[in-house]
Amino acid sequence: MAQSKIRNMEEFASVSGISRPTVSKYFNDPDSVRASTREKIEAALKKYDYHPNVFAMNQNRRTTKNIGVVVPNLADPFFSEIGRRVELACIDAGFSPILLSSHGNPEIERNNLNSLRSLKPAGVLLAPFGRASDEAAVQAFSEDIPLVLFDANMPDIGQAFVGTDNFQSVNLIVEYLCRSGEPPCFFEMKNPMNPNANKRHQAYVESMERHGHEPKIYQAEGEGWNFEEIGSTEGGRLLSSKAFATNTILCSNDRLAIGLLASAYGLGLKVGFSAECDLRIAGHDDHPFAQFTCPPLTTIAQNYKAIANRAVGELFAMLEDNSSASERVETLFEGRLIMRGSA
Amino acid sequence: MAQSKIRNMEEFASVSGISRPTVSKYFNDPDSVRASTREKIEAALKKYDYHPNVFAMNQNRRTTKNIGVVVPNLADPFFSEIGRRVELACIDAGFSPILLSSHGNPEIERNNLNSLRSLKPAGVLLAPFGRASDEAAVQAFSEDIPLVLFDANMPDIGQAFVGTDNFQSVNLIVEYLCRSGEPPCFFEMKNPMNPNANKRHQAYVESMERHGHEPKIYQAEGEGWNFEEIGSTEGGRLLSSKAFATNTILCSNDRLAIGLLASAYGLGLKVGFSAECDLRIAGHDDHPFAQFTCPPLTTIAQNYKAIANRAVGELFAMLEDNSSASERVETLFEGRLIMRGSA
DNA sequence: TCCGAAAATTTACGCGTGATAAATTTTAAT
DNA sequence: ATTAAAATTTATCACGCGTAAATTTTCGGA
Repeated sequence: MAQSKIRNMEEFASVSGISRPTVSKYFNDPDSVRASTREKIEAALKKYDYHPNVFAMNQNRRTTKNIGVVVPNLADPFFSEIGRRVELACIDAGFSPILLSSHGNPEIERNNLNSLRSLKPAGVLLAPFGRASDEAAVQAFSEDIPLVLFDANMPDIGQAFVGTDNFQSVNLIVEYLCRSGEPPCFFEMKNPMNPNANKRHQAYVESMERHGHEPKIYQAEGEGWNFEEIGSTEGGRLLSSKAFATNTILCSNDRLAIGLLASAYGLGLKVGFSAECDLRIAGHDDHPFAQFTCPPLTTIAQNYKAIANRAVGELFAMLEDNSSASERVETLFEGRLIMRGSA
Repeated sequence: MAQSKIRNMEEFASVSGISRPTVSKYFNDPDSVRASTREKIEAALKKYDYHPNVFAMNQNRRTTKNIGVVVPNLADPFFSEIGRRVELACIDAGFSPILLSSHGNPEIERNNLNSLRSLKPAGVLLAPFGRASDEAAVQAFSEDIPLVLFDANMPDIGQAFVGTDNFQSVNLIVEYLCRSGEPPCFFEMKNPMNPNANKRHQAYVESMERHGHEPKIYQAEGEGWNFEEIGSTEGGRLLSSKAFATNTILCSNDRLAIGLLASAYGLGLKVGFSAECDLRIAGHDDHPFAQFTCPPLTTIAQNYKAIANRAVGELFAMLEDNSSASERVETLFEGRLIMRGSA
């Protein structure tokens, strides 16, 4: 171990017997220096623990290895899961991801983008609120920094979008529910923040009509992100007043379904697909805990891994091409039907 | 809106009619300049959207406004919840929190600390793995940067620790379970990463003996962070072989309990505290979803808010004193008994 | 009107690195 | 051994801001 601490690259260069610019080159790309030089530097690195000053590095760099990742709410396991996958994909590619949560607040989303701006990220992956997002701010941001949207789309904003094909996925589960029992009614938030909710609503209506059934929609009042709470309270009210027209309820997302399951349990209603059950409940997303509900939740699995990898892939492709002329690409992955006990 | 973009503080100072050093002062503390000057600057801020370059700012600053927050695994709602609270507490105090997840990997924890080092954070809040953490690395880090541990303690490391008093909390729920039915057996991971698990084990044994009952422990094999999965698989095995000696099972944490609830449901066992039920199941932590399980989970609520606020408070107190002579403080908050349907 | 303190400005320098051009050395191929 | 190519060194500027010291302006009160 070294006695005296290394203060800067100059000092480190001298103790390793190499000139500073060469050391600088090494840190930008270890393969850009001769093997013998690399060995000398790495030997010195072991002896003295020197780390280049990130601030000074990024000050002059044209492009950094930072990747910003912004999700609307990390407290939602859906976003923490997909955020995690995106982070890991970035690390694998040799970049430094910085994951920021907007805490359910569009204003914080704008602040997050501003914070990221000064980190000079090579690019940013954003799961926006959608309508609630500050469109002008996001648009302005994407003009300065490569931006890929995922999960929720914003028309014409960003250089790419990656998400799930809600029309395919909702149609899939509607068809399954119709074939296996009563056609489902639809339970959703009245004022959803997320644009996927609107697509799913529309997809449900279209799918029901295509199958020759009348769509029936039930909307939960309530603001914010406590979906389980809202699903439980509002769903419980509908259940106890026997307002649902059918015994099969398709929820706009798994968190609502989890709340609804809880209230059904509280009311003594038996949920499941077998004959003696009172109710079938299905969700959408394959929330990390959906398989541990009672009964386990029948749902649509979003392809987390594919979405995360493709989003990162689109961003990196853009960084390499840097042909700003390339067209905006929208990629939609299909959802998979996960048949469990609840429907 | 401005035509020409402002490139740096120099340009912004000239368009706002103020000298650069004064503008610099303003950004460090808006109240440190004359009101008329402040108004001029803020008027210019609205017209041109200028943000000081964070890297250049932090390069020369003695102390930044950055606070690093590191949790072992953001995919665990417990940590995402407490991480969220810590972030908000930092924001309220006018600091910029940066939340990093170690993704269940002690090596990533070490990398996270190294990354933070170069961000020159004013301080760092760390929820370590505990034994699995790289003790030497954490110790070395805390010698350079003010460090407060929370959730999991590491003896003599960091300038403070804030967490829950597992002995109080476990004793509380053991006593409740004993008074309201059969004394509980204890279900835990065989090789837990988290030191709290060991404390809870010990606390359970002591509490049972104090109440004159024989402690009975059941351990689940399995590695990693899929606690629900492990609780479901291993717990299901024990349930179906009728291995549990009592009808009351206290789980080391809520995630195990959620898994166990799922497997009990699958086996057709009725969980709850009423006479006709087969099983009582209780957890620990008041996991965000514990109130939506079926039946809702009886558990111990950790005081998330108090822990987060105190941890942040300890750090800030340290930053202001900077009397390095101050003693290491350990703060333990009491857990509250949350009686729900499961036990 | 003048005075003095507070606030603002000017001047000057430093932080630790990236980037580049020109000069020099080393390497690898002939 | 010769030579061209590659790598390294040397030297210098740039980045955007913090900070300190010296100087000037502002403003309220006597």
